[in-house]
Amino acid sequence: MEKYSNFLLSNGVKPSVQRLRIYEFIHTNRIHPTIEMIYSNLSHEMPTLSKTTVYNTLKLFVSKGVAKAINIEDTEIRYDADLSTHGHFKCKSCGGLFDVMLKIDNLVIEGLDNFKIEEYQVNLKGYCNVCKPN
Amino acid sequence: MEKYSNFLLSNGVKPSVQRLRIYEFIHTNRIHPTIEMIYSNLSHEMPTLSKTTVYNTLKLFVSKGVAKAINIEDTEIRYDADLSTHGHFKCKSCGGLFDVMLKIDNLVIEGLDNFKIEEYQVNLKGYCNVCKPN
DNA sequence: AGTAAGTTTGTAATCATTACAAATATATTA
DNA sequence: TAATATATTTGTAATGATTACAAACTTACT
Repeated sequence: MEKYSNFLLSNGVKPSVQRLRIYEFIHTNRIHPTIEMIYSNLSHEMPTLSKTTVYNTLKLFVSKGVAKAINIEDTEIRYDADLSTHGHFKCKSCGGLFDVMLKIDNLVIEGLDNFKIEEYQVNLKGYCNVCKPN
Repeated sequence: MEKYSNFLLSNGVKPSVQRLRIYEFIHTNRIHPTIEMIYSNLSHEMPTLSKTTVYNTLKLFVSKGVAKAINIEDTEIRYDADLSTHGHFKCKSCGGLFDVMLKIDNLVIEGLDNFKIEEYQVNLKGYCNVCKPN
Protein backbone atom coordinates (compact mmCIF):
# COMPACT_ATOMS: atom_id res chain seq x y z
CA MET A 1 0.00 0.00 0.00
CA GLU A 2 1.39 3.32 -1.12
CA LYS A 3 -0.49 5.10 1.65
CA TYR A 4 1.20 3.08 4.40
CA SER A 5 4.58 3.35 2.75
CA ASN A 6 4.43 7.13 2.67
CA PHE A 7 3.17 7.30 6.22
CA LEU A 8 6.09 5.25 7.50
CA LEU A 9 8.59 7.25 5.44
CA SER A 10 7.28 10.55 6.72
CA ASN A 11 7.85 9.28 10.26
CA GLY A 12 11.39 8.16 9.67
CA VAL A 13 10.71 4.45 9.20
CA LYS A 14 12.17 3.01 6.02
CA PRO A 15 9.42 0.76 4.66
CA SER A 16 11.00 -2.61 4.06
CA VAL A 17 8.83 -5.49 2.94
CA GLN A 18 8.52 -6.82 6.48
CA ARG A 19 7.89 -3.46 8.11
CA LEU A 20 5.24 -2.54 5.59
CA ARG A 21 3.40 -5.82 5.98
CA ILE A 22 3.57 -5.67 9.78
CA TYR A 23 2.32 -2.11 9.76
CA GLU A 24 -0.48 -2.97 7.37
CA PHE A 25 -1.45 -5.86 9.63
CA ILE A 26 -1.77 -3.85 12.83
CA HIS A 27 -3.46 -1.00 11.00
CA THR A 28 -6.05 -3.20 9.32
CA ASN A 29 -6.76 -5.71 12.07
CA ARG A 30 -7.78 -3.65 15.06
CA ILE A 31 -7.34 -6.51 17.48
CA HIS A 32 -4.48 -4.84 19.40
CA PRO A 33 -2.28 -7.86 18.83
CA THR A 34 0.69 -9.09 20.83
CA ILE A 35 4.07 -9.83 19.26
CA GLU A 36 3.10 -13.48 19.24
CA MET A 37 -0.17 -12.80 17.42
CA ILE A 38 1.56 -10.72 14.76
CA TYR A 39 4.19 -13.36 14.24
CA SER A 40 1.82 -16.29 14.03
CA ASN A 41 -0.53 -14.46 11.68
CA LEU A 42 2.17 -13.35 9.25
CA SER A 43 4.57 -16.27 9.32
CA HIS A 44 2.34 -18.26 6.97
CA GLU A 45 2.55 -15.78 4.16
CA MET A 46 6.16 -14.81 5.01
CA PRO A 47 7.74 -18.14 5.90
CA THR A 48 11.17 -16.69 6.62
CA LEU A 49 9.84 -14.03 8.98
CA SER A 50 11.78 -14.06 12.22
CA LYS A 51 10.25 -13.29 15.57
CA THR A 52 13.26 -11.08 16.23
CA THR A 53 12.16 -8.95 13.30
CA VAL A 54 8.74 -8.56 14.80
CA TYR A 55 10.28 -7.47 18.09
CA ASN A 56 12.65 -5.07 16.35
CA THR A 57 9.95 -3.65 14.14
CA LEU A 58 7.50 -2.92 16.92
CA LYS A 59 10.18 -1.36 19.04
CA LEU A 60 11.04 0.84 16.07
CA PHE A 61 7.38 1.69 15.44
CA VAL A 62 6.85 2.76 19.05
CA SER A 63 10.04 4.82 19.14
CA LYS A 64 9.10 6.57 15.91
CA GLY A 65 5.57 7.13 17.10
CA VAL A 66 3.73 5.18 14.42
CA ALA A 67 2.30 2.68 16.90
CA LYS A 68 1.56 2.59 20.60
CA ALA A 69 2.26 -0.03 23.21
CA ILE A 70 -0.64 -0.86 25.50
CA ASN A 71 0.34 -2.06 28.97
CA ILE A 72 -3.01 -3.20 30.26
CA GLU A 73 -1.77 -6.54 31.53
CA ASP A 74 1.35 -7.66 33.38
CA THR A 75 1.82 -10.60 31.12
CA GLU A 76 1.58 -9.14 27.65
CA ILE A 77 2.16 -6.02 25.62
CA ARG A 78 -0.37 -5.21 22.97
CA TYR A 79 0.18 -2.89 20.02
CA ASP A 80 -2.11 -0.37 18.41
CA ALA A 81 -1.73 1.61 15.19
CA ASP A 82 -4.56 3.96 16.14
CA LEU A 83 -2.83 7.11 17.36
CA SER A 84 -5.94 9.03 18.29
CA THR A 85 -6.68 9.74 21.94
CA HIS A 86 -8.61 6.78 23.22
CA GLY A 87 -8.51 4.23 25.99
CA HIS A 88 -8.90 0.49 26.27
CA PHE A 89 -11.16 -1.84 28.12
CA LYS A 90 -10.23 -5.44 28.85
CA CYS A 91 -12.92 -7.96 29.68
CA LYS A 92 -11.88 -10.15 32.59
CA SER A 93 -13.98 -12.97 31.28
CA CYS A 94 -13.46 -13.28 27.53
CA GLY A 95 -10.18 -11.34 27.41
CA GLY A 96 -11.42 -9.08 24.62
CA LEU A 97 -9.86 -5.65 24.26
CA PHE A 98 -12.19 -2.80 23.28
CA ASP A 99 -11.54 0.77 22.25
CA VAL A 100 -13.05 3.46 24.41
CA MET A 101 -13.63 7.05 23.40
CA LEU A 102 -12.52 9.39 26.15
CA LYS A 103 -12.98 12.91 27.31
CA ILE A 104 -9.71 13.70 29.03
CA ASP A 105 -10.13 17.44 29.38
CA ASN A 106 -10.22 18.21 33.09
CA LEU A 107 -9.32 14.62 33.95
CA VAL A 108 -6.37 15.60 36.09
CA ILE A 109 -7.49 17.75 38.96
CA GLU A 110 -4.44 17.72 41.21
CA GLY A 111 -0.82 16.66 41.40
CA LEU A 112 0.73 17.89 38.17
CA ASP A 113 1.15 21.62 38.52
CA ASN A 114 3.72 22.72 36.00
CA PHE A 115 4.22 19.22 34.61
CA LYS A 116 4.29 18.52 30.90
CA ILE A 117 1.95 15.69 29.96
CA GLU A 118 2.84 14.03 26.68
CA GLU A 119 0.98 10.74 26.78
CA TYR A 120 -2.23 9.44 28.22
CA GLN A 121 -2.95 5.79 28.76
CA VAL A 122 -6.34 4.87 30.17
CA ASN A 123 -6.91 1.19 30.91
CA LEU A 124 -10.19 -0.14 32.19
CA LYS A 125 -11.13 -3.62 33.28
CA GLY A 126 -14.39 -5.35 34.00
CA TYR A 127 -16.98 -7.31 32.05
CA CYS A 128 -18.16 -6.62 28.51
CA ASN A 129 -21.80 -6.51 27.52
CA VAL A 130 -21.74 -10.16 26.49
CA CYS A 131 -19.95 -11.55 29.54
CA LYS A 132 -21.59 -9.29 32.10
CA PRO A 133 -23.33 -11.29 34.85
CA ASN A 134 -27.16 -11.12 34.75
CA MET B 1 1.48 -2.77 63.63
CA GLU B 2 -1.90 -3.95 64.87
CA LYS B 3 -3.65 -1.73 62.36
CA TYR B 4 -1.99 -3.39 59.37
CA SER B 5 -2.47 -6.84 60.82
CA ASN B 6 -6.20 -6.35 61.18
CA PHE B 7 -6.50 -4.84 57.76
CA LEU B 8 -4.82 -7.83 56.15
CA LEU B 9 -6.90 -10.28 58.17
CA SER B 10 -10.15 -8.59 57.24
CA ASN B 11 -9.18 -9.01 53.60
CA GLY B 12 -8.35 -12.67 53.86
CA VAL B 13 -4.58 -12.37 54.11
CA LYS B 14 -3.06 -14.17 57.06
CA PRO B 15 -0.48 -11.75 58.42
CA SER B 16 2.76 -13.66 58.67
CA VAL B 17 5.90 -11.84 59.72
CA GLN B 18 7.01 -11.41 56.10
CA ARG B 19 3.63 -10.36 54.77
CA LEU B 20 3.13 -7.84 57.52
CA ARG B 21 6.53 -6.27 57.00
CA ILE B 22 6.12 -6.15 53.22
CA TYR B 23 2.70 -4.59 53.57
CA GLU B 24 3.98 -2.05 56.06
CA PHE B 25 6.78 -1.18 53.67
CA ILE B 26 4.60 -0.48 50.65
CA HIS B 27 2.06 1.34 52.78
CA THR B 28 4.60 3.60 54.44
CA ASN B 29 6.96 4.26 51.56
CA ARG B 30 4.82 5.67 48.81
CA ILE B 31 7.45 5.13 46.16
CA HIS B 32 5.39 2.57 44.21
CA PRO B 33 8.24 0.07 44.41
CA THR B 34 9.03 -2.83 42.14
CA ILE B 35 9.56 -6.37 43.43
CA GLU B 36 13.27 -5.74 43.26
CA MET B 37 13.03 -2.54 45.32
CA ILE B 38 10.98 -4.26 48.00
CA TYR B 39 13.38 -7.16 48.17
CA SER B 40 16.54 -5.09 48.31
CA ASN B 41 15.10 -2.75 50.92
CA LEU B 42 13.92 -5.48 53.26
CA SER B 43 16.58 -8.13 52.82
CA HIS B 44 18.92 -6.26 55.14
CA GLU B 45 16.63 -6.44 58.13
CA MET B 46 15.28 -9.86 57.12
CA PRO B 47 18.37 -11.68 55.88
CA THR B 48 16.56 -14.90 55.06
CA LEU B 49 13.89 -13.21 53.00
CA SER B 50 13.51 -14.89 49.66
CA LYS B 51 12.64 -13.07 46.48
CA THR B 52 10.13 -15.82 45.80
CA THR B 53 8.32 -14.76 48.95
CA VAL B 54 8.16 -11.19 47.69
CA TYR B 55 6.71 -12.40 44.39
CA ASN B 56 4.20 -14.67 46.15
CA THR B 57 3.21 -12.01 48.63
CA LEU B 58 2.53 -9.32 46.07
CA LYS B 59 0.58 -11.68 43.91
CA LEU B 60 -1.49 -12.54 46.98
CA PHE B 61 -1.94 -8.88 47.89
CA VAL B 62 -3.21 -8.01 44.43
CA SER B 63 -5.57 -10.99 44.28
CA LYS B 64 -7.00 -10.11 47.69
CA GLY B 65 -7.29 -6.47 46.77
CA VAL B 66 -4.99 -5.00 49.41
CA ALA B 67 -2.53 -3.64 46.83
CA LYS B 68 -2.64 -2.66 43.19
CA ALA B 69 -0.27 -3.42 40.35
CA ILE B 70 0.68 -0.46 38.19
CA ASN B 71 1.53 -1.31 34.57
CA ILE B 72 2.91 1.98 33.42
CA GLU B 73 6.04 0.55 31.83
CA ASP B 74 6.74 -2.52 29.71
CA THR B 75 9.75 -3.41 31.73
CA GLU B 76 8.55 -3.28 35.31
CA ILE B 77 5.52 -3.70 37.51
CA ARG B 78 5.13 -1.28 40.37
CA TYR B 79 2.98 -1.83 43.45
CA ASP B 80 0.80 0.56 45.37
CA ALA B 81 -0.98 0.15 48.69
CA ASP B 82 -3.11 3.23 48.10
CA LEU B 83 -6.48 1.88 47.01
CA SER B 84 -8.16 5.20 46.41
CA THR B 85 -9.03 6.25 42.88
CA HIS B 86 -6.00 7.98 41.51
CA GLY B 87 -3.67 7.87 38.54
CA HIS B 88 0.07 7.91 38.03
CA PHE B 89 2.48 10.07 36.14
CA LYS B 90 5.92 8.85 35.11
CA CYS B 91 8.63 11.36 34.26
CA LYS B 92 10.50 10.32 31.15
CA SER B 93 13.62 12.06 32.38
CA CYS B 94 14.12 11.23 36.06
CA GLY B 95 11.89 8.15 36.11
CA GLY B 96 9.93 9.41 39.12
CA LEU B 97 6.40 8.15 39.65
CA PHE B 98 3.86 10.65 40.95
CA ASP B 99 0.32 10.28 42.21
CA VAL B 100 -2.36 12.18 40.35
CA MET B 101 -5.81 13.01 41.65
CA LEU B 102 -8.41 12.31 39.01
CA LYS B 103 -11.94 13.17 38.13
CA ILE B 104 -13.12 10.12 36.26
CA ASP B 105 -16.82 10.90 36.19
CA ASN B 106 -17.78 11.38 32.55
CA LEU B 107 -14.38 10.15 31.41
CA VAL B 108 -15.80 7.45 29.18
CA ILE B 109 -17.99 8.96 26.54
CA GLU B 110 -18.39 6.11 24.09
CA GLY B 111 -17.73 2.42 23.58
CA LEU B 112 -18.86 0.77 26.79
CA ASP B 113 -22.64 0.71 26.66
CA ASN B 114 -23.86 -1.92 29.07
CA PHE B 115 -20.32 -2.84 30.17
CA LYS B 116 -19.39 -3.26 33.82
CA ILE B 117 -16.30 -1.24 34.71
CA GLU B 118 -14.53 -2.54 37.80
CA GLU B 119 -11.08 -0.97 37.60
CA TYR B 120 -9.58 2.20 36.27
CA GLN B 121 -5.91 2.64 35.55
CA VAL B 122 -4.77 6.03 34.29
CA ASN B 123 -1.11 6.31 33.32
CA LEU B 124 0.43 9.55 32.16
CA LYS B 125 3.91 10.22 30.88
CA GLY B 126 5.88 13.37 30.24
CA TYR B 127 8.21 15.61 32.20
CA CYS B 128 7.88 16.60 35.83
CA ASN B 129 8.20 20.17 37.07
CA VAL B 130 11.88 19.70 37.81
CA CYS B 131 12.88 17.99 34.57
CA LYS B 132 10.64 20.00 32.29
CA PRO B 133 12.61 21.74 29.51
CA ASN B 134 12.82 25.56 29.69
C1' DA C 1 28.70 -4.57 -11.86
C1' DG C 2 30.70 -3.42 -7.46
C1' DT C 3 30.69 -1.44 -3.06
C1' DA C 4 28.60 0.33 1.06
C1' DA C 5 24.88 0.71 4.22
C1' DG C 6 20.93 -1.01 6.20
C1' DT C 7 17.82 -4.94 7.35
C1' DT C 8 16.63 -9.59 8.43
C1' DT C 9 17.50 -13.97 10.27
C1' DG C 10 18.61 -17.82 13.53
C1' DT C 11 20.96 -19.02 17.44
C1' DA C 12 22.70 -18.19 21.82
C1' DA C 13 22.61 -15.48 25.99
C1' DT C 14 20.12 -13.02 29.43
C1' DC C 15 16.85 -11.98 32.77
C1' DA C 16 12.57 -11.91 35.25
C1' DT C 17 9.20 -14.95 36.84
C1' DT C 18 7.35 -19.45 38.23
C1' DA C 19 7.38 -24.39 39.75
C1' DC C 20 8.58 -27.30 43.10
C1' DA C 21 9.96 -29.76 47.09
C1' DA C 22 12.32 -29.41 51.45
C1' DA C 23 12.53 -26.77 55.61
C1' DT C 24 10.40 -23.91 58.80
C1' DA C 25 6.78 -21.84 61.34
C1' DT C 26 2.12 -21.71 63.00
C1' DA C 27 -2.20 -23.67 64.46
C1' DT C 28 -4.83 -27.55 66.26
C1' DT C 29 -5.84 -31.43 68.89
C1' DA C 30 -5.32 -34.57 72.45
C1' DT D 1 2.77 -29.72 76.83
C1' DA D 2 3.62 -32.81 73.17
C1' DA D 3 2.15 -34.48 68.85
C1' DT D 4 0.17 -33.79 64.61
C1' DA D 5 -1.60 -31.26 60.80
C1' DT D 6 -1.66 -27.15 58.01
C1' DA D 7 0.26 -23.19 56.07
C1' DT D 8 4.23 -20.42 54.79
C1' DT D 9 8.85 -19.59 53.45
C1' DT D 10 12.98 -20.70 51.23
C1' DG D 11 16.48 -21.94 47.64
C1' DT D 12 17.19 -24.07 43.50
C1' DA D 13 15.91 -25.42 39.10
C1' DA D 14 12.95 -24.79 35.12
C1' DT D 15 10.53 -21.87 32.09
C1' DG D 16 9.67 -18.50 28.79
C1' DA D 17 9.90 -14.00 26.89
C1' DT D 18 13.08 -10.68 25.27
C1' DT D 19 17.65 -9.21 23.66
C1' DA D 20 22.49 -9.57 21.77
C1' DC D 21 25.02 -10.79 18.13
C1' DA D 22 27.11 -12.06 13.87
C1' DA D 23 26.23 -13.97 9.39
C1' DA D 24 23.26 -13.71 5.41
C1' DC D 25 20.63 -11.07 2.64
C1' DT D 26 18.66 -6.87 0.48
C1' DT D 27 18.64 -2.38 -1.08
C1' DA D 28 20.79 1.97 -2.37
C1' DC D 29 24.54 4.27 -4.45
C1' DT D 30 28.64 5.02 -7.43
